[in-house]
Amino acid sequence: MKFLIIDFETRSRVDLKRAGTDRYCADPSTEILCMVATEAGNFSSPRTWVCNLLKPTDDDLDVLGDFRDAAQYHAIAGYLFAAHNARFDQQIWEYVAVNDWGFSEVPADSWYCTSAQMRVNALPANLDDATRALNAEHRKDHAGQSLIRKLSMPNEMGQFNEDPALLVQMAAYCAADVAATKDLLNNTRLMTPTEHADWLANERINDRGIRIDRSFAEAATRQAATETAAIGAELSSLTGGVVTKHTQNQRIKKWLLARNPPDMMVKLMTVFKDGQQKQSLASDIRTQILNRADANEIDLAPELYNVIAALDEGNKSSVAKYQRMLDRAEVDDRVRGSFMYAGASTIRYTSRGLQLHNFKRDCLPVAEMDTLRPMLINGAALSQSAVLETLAKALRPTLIPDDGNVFVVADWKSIENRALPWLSDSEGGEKKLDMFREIDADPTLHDMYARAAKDAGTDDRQVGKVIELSLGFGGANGAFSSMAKNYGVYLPDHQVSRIVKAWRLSNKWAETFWNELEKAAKNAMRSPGSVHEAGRVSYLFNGDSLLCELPCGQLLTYPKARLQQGELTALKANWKPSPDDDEWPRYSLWRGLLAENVTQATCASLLRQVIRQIDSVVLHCHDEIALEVSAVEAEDWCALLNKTMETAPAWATGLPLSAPVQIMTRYGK
DNA sequence: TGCGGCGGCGCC
DNA sequence: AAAGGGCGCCGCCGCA
Repeated sequence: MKFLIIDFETRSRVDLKRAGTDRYCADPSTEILCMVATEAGNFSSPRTWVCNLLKPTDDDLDVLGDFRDAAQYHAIAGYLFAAHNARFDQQIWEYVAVNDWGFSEVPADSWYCTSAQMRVNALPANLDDATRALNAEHRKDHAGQSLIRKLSMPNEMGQFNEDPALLVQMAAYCAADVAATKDLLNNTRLMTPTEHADWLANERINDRGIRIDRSFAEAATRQAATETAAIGAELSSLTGGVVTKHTQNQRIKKWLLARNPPDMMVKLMTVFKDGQQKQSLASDIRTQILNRADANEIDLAPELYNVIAALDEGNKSSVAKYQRMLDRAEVDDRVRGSFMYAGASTIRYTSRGLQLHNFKRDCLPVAEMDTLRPMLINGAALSQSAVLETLAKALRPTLIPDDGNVFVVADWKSIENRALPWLSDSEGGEKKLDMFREIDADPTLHDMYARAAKDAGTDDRQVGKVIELSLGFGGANGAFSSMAKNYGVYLPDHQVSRIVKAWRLSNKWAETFWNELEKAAKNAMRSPGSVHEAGRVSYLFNGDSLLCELPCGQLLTYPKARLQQGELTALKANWKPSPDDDEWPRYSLWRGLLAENVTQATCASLLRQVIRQIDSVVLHCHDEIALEVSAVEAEDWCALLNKTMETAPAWATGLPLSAPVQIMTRYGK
């Protein structure tokens, strides 16, 4: 393999963090300060180029000319262009380097991201953290941050600092980054061709972006500001000016607790975190307090009640997302670059910037949006009491297709509840799958949650849902109760115990599989280099990392794995070390976690498989895929999406899949 | 002034 | 022995 590693340092009038990579790179004010490139991989005598492009000397221009020729050769030869967060450098190349500096075009498929390489290795995504976690020879230079603050953004007067000495330092910093990137590229597993294809497919989704209803988002932002100010004013008057915003959590708790609240309320507020007793006013706690006060079970002074109610109203929103949309939307109203391939160590996608993976699910139907929209845009005062909640419910429908297009949306039904028994490759698991086969064949039958509820001796489908969502991965009473509160289910302890016992008894295959996974993983640690199977997955310890191979061939990595006193641990990429830690944080790989990891990872593989095949995806969320297609072709796309999602790939034969499709004119649930 | 911790929110 | 875990963003608050 041959790589050309590239790193640009740039400056711009656009705020990178606020506007995101795509808007930043496309902006005409964005310029290159310097560039460093180096050859890596199979070169007999690798070359390195360093040039300052803000005020280039003749030497800089010579280096630049030489680099352009080399880059053109690399592109034609089909070598890979690698960068850490390649989306950034790729776009600087396309938007700035090609136009300003005469660089040749590089085919999109030739780009390769070393940050994505870190992530498929379950290592920290960012350069600094990755080099620290690996104890790499070259570390990211911390002076860089201060240089960026000085050189890359204008001061309050709108002027850029062009101090030649600082620019020289910047080029050195850039070269250090490239050296660090090279270490990472060389010392961890490269992306496989499939992983690289998955990364490329993800970048195509990022290029497509998703359109927002800009006028609505603007109006919603204004209305939310008015409403939050009103709640703040109310809190201020209730608390005599101590609390001025609903977000001032500490002040609110302190104020409430200083006013002799009823014991019952304090008891409800008490939570344990990391072995410490604390008070919380999280939403489920507020709901319980307010409900009991309504039912006269707690004698709550009116001003306390009103403070909690105001807090509840204010917190019911994620309306900051409207501003986020506006910050990141480009001139065509599309937000780009929101998805990250393998953002999670299970090779699941994550979403960032405009976080599309946590839009409130409970949302307004299109008809209500059509009523609300003109009112909001015309500035009419909304008469409804829960304005912020209404705005939060309008978040999903603010994502819209282009004129003449529709969304075609499908989601896999109970995909994790199917993948787990399938992976166990067991008789009991097969029986569980038979239940899904029956349900898929005859939709008039009860769904699985209703069945699980019935098995637990109740008619409450919500209880069934909590059972199936909480108990599959080794969780017991705590897991059940924690999930239960998300669904408004509150059961006494003895009932929870009974439900957990009953579920484990009638799903013995599950506990057997958890134990098999743990045994296989630990045995793999005890005999490096040998493969140990559990159900349809297998583990191997390569002396550094514990690897898990999924049925599709995808590897999961548990870096720096250790087995000490019977406890299996590994490096945890997305935990940050404390300043006094001399080692990267680690976590324990218990049986439930191993089961969850292989299940989520297998489901993520199914998702990627579909995404590789269909090139009109604009949104996805673990078990859900949305295409944006021409309205006149919608039915054809529905059929295609349904067929693609319900056809198990060759490696997943025997896994029953069901994925109903719908057409949407705004995004919904 | 910037940064990180923390509590909180939302989803699968 | 028991253990929800997987994410990212917002805003406050205290510290340097």
